Amino acid sequence: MKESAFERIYDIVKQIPAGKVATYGQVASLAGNKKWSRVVGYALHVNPDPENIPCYRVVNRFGEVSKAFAFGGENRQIELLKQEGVEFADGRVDMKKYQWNRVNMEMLEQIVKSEK
DNA sequence: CTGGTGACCGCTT
DNA sequence: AAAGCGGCCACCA
Repeated sequence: MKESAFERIYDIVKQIPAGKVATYGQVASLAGNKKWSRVVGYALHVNPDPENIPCYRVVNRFGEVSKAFAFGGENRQIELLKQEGVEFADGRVDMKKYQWNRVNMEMLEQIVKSEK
């Protein structure tokens, strides 16, 4: 059972519900290591199943979509998210409201802090 | 075969 | 407090 890092990353991205967005670091952290943020980007770059892998729901920690994404236009991604009810402000998403598992992440952080 | 890079983030000094 | 650098995975030349 040696699932490649990509498999894990894809699994996480697939779990992102509609109307929510996740950050690369978040996905990486959930996948196993926070340093995989880069790997996440590459993983979505190959994006073998764009239909099952909503890469457009993944944004950087600034809440902005990557330029290189452009699988049909940067605005395309923004529009798709808008369709799901995600509010965009100056091309940025309100992470405080739309970041997936944002609260859970904070809780996890608290736990890690406590363990330390 | 080796080196470098990429849709990034976090840690260290 | 701010700035800089490293790091993991997979693919390309």
